[in-house]
Amino acid sequence: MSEESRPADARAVTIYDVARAAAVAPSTVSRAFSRPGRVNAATAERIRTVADELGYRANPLARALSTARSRMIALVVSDVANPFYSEIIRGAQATAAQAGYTILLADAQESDRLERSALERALPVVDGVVLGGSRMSDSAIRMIAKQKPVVVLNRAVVDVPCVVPDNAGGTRRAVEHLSRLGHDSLTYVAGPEASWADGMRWRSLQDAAADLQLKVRRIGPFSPDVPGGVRAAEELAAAPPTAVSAYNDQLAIGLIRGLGTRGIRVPDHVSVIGFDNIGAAELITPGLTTVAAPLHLEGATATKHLLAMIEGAQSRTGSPMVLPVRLVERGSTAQRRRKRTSPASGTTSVSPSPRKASRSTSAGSR
Amino acid sequence: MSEESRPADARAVTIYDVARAAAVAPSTVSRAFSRPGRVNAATAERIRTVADELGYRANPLARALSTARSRMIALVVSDVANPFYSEIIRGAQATAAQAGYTILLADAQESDRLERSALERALPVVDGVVLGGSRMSDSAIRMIAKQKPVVVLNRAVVDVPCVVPDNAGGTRRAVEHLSRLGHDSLTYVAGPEASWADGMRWRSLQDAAADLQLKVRRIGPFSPDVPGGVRAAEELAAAPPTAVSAYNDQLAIGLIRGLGTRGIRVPDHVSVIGFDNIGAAELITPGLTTVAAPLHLEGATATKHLLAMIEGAQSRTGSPMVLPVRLVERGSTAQRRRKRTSPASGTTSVSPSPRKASRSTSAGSR
DNA sequence: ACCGGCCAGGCAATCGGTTGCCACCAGTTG
DNA sequence: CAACTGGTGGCAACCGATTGCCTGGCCGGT
Repeated sequence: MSEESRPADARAVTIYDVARAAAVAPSTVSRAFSRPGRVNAATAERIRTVADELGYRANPLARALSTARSRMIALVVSDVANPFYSEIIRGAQATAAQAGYTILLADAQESDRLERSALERALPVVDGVVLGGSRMSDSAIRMIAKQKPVVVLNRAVVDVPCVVPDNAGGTRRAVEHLSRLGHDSLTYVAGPEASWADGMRWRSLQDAAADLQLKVRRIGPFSPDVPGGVRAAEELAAAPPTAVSAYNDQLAIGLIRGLGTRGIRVPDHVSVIGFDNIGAAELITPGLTTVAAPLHLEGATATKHLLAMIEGAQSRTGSPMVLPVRLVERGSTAQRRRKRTSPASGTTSVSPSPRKASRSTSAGSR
Repeated sequence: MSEESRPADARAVTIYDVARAAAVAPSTVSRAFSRPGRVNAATAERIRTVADELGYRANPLARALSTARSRMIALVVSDVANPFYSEIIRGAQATAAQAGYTILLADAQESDRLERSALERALPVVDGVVLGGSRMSDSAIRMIAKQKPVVVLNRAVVDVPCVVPDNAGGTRRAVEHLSRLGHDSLTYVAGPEASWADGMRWRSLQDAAADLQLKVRRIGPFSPDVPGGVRAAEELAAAPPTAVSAYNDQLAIGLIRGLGTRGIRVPDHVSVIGFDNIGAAELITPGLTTVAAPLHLEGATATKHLLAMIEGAQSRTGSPMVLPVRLVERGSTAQRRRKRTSPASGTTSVSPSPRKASRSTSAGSR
């Protein structure tokens, strides 16, 4: 083929090439692009024309080196494949792209160690960091926040700007919904023990339940994924409650499936409510009633604030930014069946006793 | 607070700082890290100690500037939130991280224009590109492949290294499966017209069907997502086939839901088979029988080859690398119901179920 | 005719590493 | 004893863009 088709050696066009072609100094070329008005309009136009012909693109790395601004931000998530992050990533990405920033995605693969190493690799390159679902300690996060602007998602860290969904409001709405449906008790299926969101939701749930005079119980912790929900179902199967509120949607989905394989049907026997409203929530059968967190907005908001900080705004490190949530009612919650109060009724459907010692486990699982 | 807690001004430690502290030249510091053996072992050790104390981290941007290697690769996907990409991203990310590369994720947001602009932004910064599900033309892709190493995923582009799942084999396995279940005809629900994979799958399906003497029909194109499947269900509802093979899982899932709302049950009335095996395939009810593409492996393989190319390997631009697939049997396919062959009975047998299908569901849902 | 000011452009230092080349110092070798 | 060699380390020129500072020319004001 032709000479120029070699991918290997073709060095990129630089301002020096443009400068030579346009018979000006490199600095003038630079200014023609980054300092509108600083160079004569006619000259600037000529430079721009020449640059176009040569196919000049500024090298962001070189620029970053001298300006100490790479126009890249890191987005750290605990697991890229987790659908919970899908909309967050999308929101962040869209906001960043619009501002001319590029996102560097770091996947922690659910490991503290990997999270740190990914972050370490990314940190020197980026202008700031959005930490989604970090496993690191508060103090480690604060340490990083000293070096570069940081916004934390779904978690509150003192002295660091945070963006969180309205956990309390959402949980309350979930409890109210259940209460309206006639339930007078519910079980909270907890997520990871260390999770800030889990703590928030559990406390809010207790408060809301107290106000509405519901009895609450709590099982867990479980890993916040579908298998975790299946395990929760095992624990619950022995003495299923009439209503359960799960830490998040994946847990809820696993729960529904796990209960289903034991002959306990949702919502007929037990109402299940999730949190987050991930995409799969409306795909499963029954559709999952859940508290919809504004995931896209979370990603966008975190990014917007990060960019503002990068541009020099104060960190407004007061209290976390709380984003509104709403309840999405689908098929996994229903009016409480009064007849379930009569004990032996569900022999065929409810009683499929698993091989496991059911009673003792459920009581003493802590 | 204390002096050093200011995030704004603290400049990073450089080799010059280390050099001064260790009383050597900057070049020696550089070599101590990047040229093992080039400097005296004792000196190197001293430098490393000093560097540790000072908290020195090499600045990747500066390194990239002089070596023309950023150790970053771009991964372009048409939509980050599409679950199809989840495992691909994960695979790519894991492979890249292991090799010390960082992934720059570019989201095309399902737009040709955005894809190009994202790519343009990323291209000068990265050492290579993995193009997942690109919307760009073959020639545009080849153009990019001239500038930087490129690996294309899920699509074959002449003169560019590609990684694809075994579309032909997978489709054949799907048809065989359907045939074994007694189906003697099937409908292909097509994806995007421009899609290379769609063309492949449709052609392979025709071949396989011919070999096994099944009649085939094709409807579409549909957008390859859940709503697309719902629309396909509308088209199909009038005269539902006994078996359908969908372009991908999302289409299949939408189809199942769409048929369901019309009282047509899967797999009782029609068997549905998907392609890809995304996470949701086993979450829905019934579980989706599908051809499992090795998504994680695809991402990993593409990345591995890209890295090899970056390290200087030949592009092996012969024919695409084909990755093996397997059939995952779940609940959405079943033995064909003979009674559906009786002609006029259609009216009752197709539309029999009211919205709730208590009895029969439990029978078939296993 | 002189001066101050502004405009447009060039020079050169700088960002933080990398690397080709040279210098110096031992320790060998002829 | 001179020449050679291998091992270390320093010097300085890059990589590509940005930017502070300077200069030369032109303008208007006095």
